[in-house]
Amino acid sequence: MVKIVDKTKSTEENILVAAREVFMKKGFSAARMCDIAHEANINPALLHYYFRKKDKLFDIIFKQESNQFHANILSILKSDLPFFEKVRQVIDADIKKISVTPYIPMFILNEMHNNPSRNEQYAAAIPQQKEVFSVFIRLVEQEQKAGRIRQVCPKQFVISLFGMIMFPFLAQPMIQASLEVNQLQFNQIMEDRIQFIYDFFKKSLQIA
Amino acid sequence: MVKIVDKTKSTEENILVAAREVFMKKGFSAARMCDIAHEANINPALLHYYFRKKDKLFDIIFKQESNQFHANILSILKSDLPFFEKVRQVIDADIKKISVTPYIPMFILNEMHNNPSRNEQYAAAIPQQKEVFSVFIRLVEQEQKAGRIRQVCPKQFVISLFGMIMFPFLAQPMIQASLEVNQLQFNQIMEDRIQFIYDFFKKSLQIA
DNA sequence: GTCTATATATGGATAGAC
DNA sequence: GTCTATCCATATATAGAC
Repeated sequence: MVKIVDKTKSTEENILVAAREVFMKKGFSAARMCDIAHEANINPALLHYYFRKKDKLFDIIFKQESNQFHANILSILKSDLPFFEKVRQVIDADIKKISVTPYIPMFILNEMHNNPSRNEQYAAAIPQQKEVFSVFIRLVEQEQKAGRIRQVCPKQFVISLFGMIMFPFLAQPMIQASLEVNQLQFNQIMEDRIQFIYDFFKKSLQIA
Repeated sequence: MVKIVDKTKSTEENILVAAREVFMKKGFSAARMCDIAHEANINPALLHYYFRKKDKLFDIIFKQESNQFHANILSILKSDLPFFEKVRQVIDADIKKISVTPYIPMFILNEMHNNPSRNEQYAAAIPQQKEVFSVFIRLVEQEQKAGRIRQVCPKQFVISLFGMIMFPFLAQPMIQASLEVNQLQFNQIMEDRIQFIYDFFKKSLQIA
């Protein structure tokens, strides 16, 4: 692991950066406080001085990540762009954003799976997700009423769009192994994928 | 957790069933040997009598699951059905299979992410995956040459198909929360989804 | 605020009786 | 093969000096 310590920043900030790194790569259970301390280049005891427990530190990271995960999606959806332009921008923004920190989708979904006991924290992440889904579904319904796109189940549409965007990142190790592509080639695939998804949806939704 | 002990079966078999359950729900690191013992309704020490270490037990489960994960996909792809009938059957078989044990996709992908150190085990799962991908890609190319489907990147096609199938299971907790649907309704969505995905691909791939 | 030393808790593994 | 008791390693957490 590459140390990403910034001497100009506070210890607290360095810890948070390191914790994000370690938690995202390993998940809560496999992440070690020592790893975080090492990554942040500080004494392990300091973790407890700044953040009382591992759980507390994790909660902060999880909340941060899940909160901003679809932050700008909503602003795109609520703009007054035409429907397919919104779709295009959502695809573009999401893929470009996740490409920078490809662990986020797996991190969030995995933790939601594995630890029902920490579900209160996850609850905080839900309202935004819920809004993204409902706004998107309403948009689809509008387009269908206006006769501009084919009649498909709006729920399936939204699930599919986010699936098309997020799945490759979730399955990245398997995809790289199966297609025998390195990191660079994978990045290229994801860049190409922006256009691919857009075309795919446009073609599939057009009126017969 | 519901105990799934079968008195007629051997202790060893009961352990394997319990281990599968626990590992799939929690992943390697969060899974506890005690949980497995409890689930199998046996003494924790017996786990070590039958399987020396946690790692060994995990490897067996992982291999089993990943091996049979796409077992029948290949037989469908290699049959002499028309292309879109193959696609339909793959979607149908995959979704029905995963619905029975919805944790498998997350289990496999998550472990491939989180533990590069256990990568030798994963290597065993790759050849089949690789074959599924390459066979599928070849099929797409054939169809394109024959002018029966639109020119799209075959790699993107295969990634998309498996993404459409698997993503909902990976994101199930988030989807259920966002759409406010219970387990039953989620199952219904997945059943409807078989037809949805088929239509979606057929529509999207047809020649303009 | 940061360190060393150490306590405490957890969970994986073993020894040995039955 | 199965149990009880226990060991040991690991990791989190705290106490207290500086």
